[in-house]
Amino acid sequence: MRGNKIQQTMAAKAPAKRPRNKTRIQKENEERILLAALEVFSQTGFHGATLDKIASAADMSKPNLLYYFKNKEEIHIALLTGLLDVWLAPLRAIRADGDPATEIGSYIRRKLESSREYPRESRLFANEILAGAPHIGDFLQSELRQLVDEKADILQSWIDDGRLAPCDPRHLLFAIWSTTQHYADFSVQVRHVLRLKPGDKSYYAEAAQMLDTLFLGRLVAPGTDS
Amino acid sequence: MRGNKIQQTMAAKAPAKRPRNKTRIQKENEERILLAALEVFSQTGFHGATLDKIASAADMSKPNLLYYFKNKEEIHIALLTGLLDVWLAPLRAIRADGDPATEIGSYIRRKLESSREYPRESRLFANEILAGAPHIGDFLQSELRQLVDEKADILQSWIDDGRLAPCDPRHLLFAIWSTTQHYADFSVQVRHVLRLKPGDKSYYAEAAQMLDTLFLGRLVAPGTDS
DNA sequence: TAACATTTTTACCGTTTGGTCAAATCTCTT
DNA sequence: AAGAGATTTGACCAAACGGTAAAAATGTTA
Repeated sequence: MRGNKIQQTMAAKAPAKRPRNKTRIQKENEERILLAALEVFSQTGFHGATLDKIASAADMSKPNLLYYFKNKEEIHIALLTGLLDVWLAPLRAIRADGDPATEIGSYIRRKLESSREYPRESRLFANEILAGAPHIGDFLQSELRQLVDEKADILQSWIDDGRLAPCDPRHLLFAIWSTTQHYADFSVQVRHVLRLKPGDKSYYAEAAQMLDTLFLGRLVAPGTDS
Repeated sequence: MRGNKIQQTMAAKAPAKRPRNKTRIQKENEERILLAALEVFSQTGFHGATLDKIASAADMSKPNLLYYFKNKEEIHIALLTGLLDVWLAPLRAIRADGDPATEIGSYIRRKLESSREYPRESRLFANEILAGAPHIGDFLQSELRQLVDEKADILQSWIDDGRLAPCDPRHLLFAIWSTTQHYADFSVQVRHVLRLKPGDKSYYAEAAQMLDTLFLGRLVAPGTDS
């Protein structure tokens, strides 16, 4: 059923939608809009964002904005889908033939770097998941799940070889995701607890050290348990 | 300047606002409203929630709802402030005279339990922080910060005694918060990756094990580094 | 530069939303 | 049972919001 009508129409009266190359202005403006939308969506979430806010952040009239994206949802989806590859990139880089400590350490560093450099993207993603992933549910159960399956196999092989403590590999990934993303998503809380001014990102160095100790070292001194 | 007019009025014509004991109906309805609001706010965030949705979830007309809370913001604040003690409770329970492994382990279990039993509250909190904590900024830099200071001192004393690896105690707390809350806040993602149906919370057992290994054991086998 | 396509603006529209008001109804006390 | 106070309702409103239509302005190209 899905899409039948459109296919019919396109088959019947050919030209319909020749996807024309993008104009210079078109490319520039779409970029401006997405940048503005990232700012607004990441600050207030999907429902808190208004077309007026996005338009004014893009220094553009609302109808002009809607000339490039047909509605608010489309902007949000365009942003998210553009984001997903960035989100997955650090995970993709994990190599089966590497040393577990090195690979995990690098992964953590990449994710932490991503939090520091792209906090708005991280918050956009967090907002979407918190809302129940209405726009990227498909991604979660296809691309993400498949990649996680793949990498979980690698982690499992390390466990089987005794190079990694027995644990559920997927939950290990959850732990890495949550700890690293926390610094972008909950930065307000982090800064308040650490008495830092807005914009101060100095805590990332300490965070990196903490996560190294946690994931690669040993936190609680041995021999203290009964 | 702030509040002068109100003070004047109250001083001049005494009675104004005698805070009367709450009626049975009043207590019941406020409870119903807060419960409904928790449901709605935690699903859609502050901006996504509408008074109509909350009212209908509370099985009540909108004007009637506004008879008990003067506006949407007040409901949100009431919910959040009611939440903060619950949020802090697990942290409060950390004892200086306990064993580090035991205390940290118990704290993790309490936080995880809290995630499982009160996911809506956790998401409400996460939404608020993500949005920049517009309503609980004060809490973060007073109550929370003070309690964290207190408990960080305990952790630091354990580090000084060599019972805990050298690390920033506050960042250790961040790691515990993020990993445990992740299971409530990002449950959609967790379920998709693990191929679980909505509502299936079976993963909490594995989560507990993972976090024990991570925080109390050692993840990467020793001797594998150069 | 004329013709055409693209881009931008102005004016507008229907709906949703947060919130008000006054009248009606209910509950409790005496 | 009556009166006072508490609660509930229906009717309503202004502002904000997502989005549209069509004309005006601008850019592109032959």
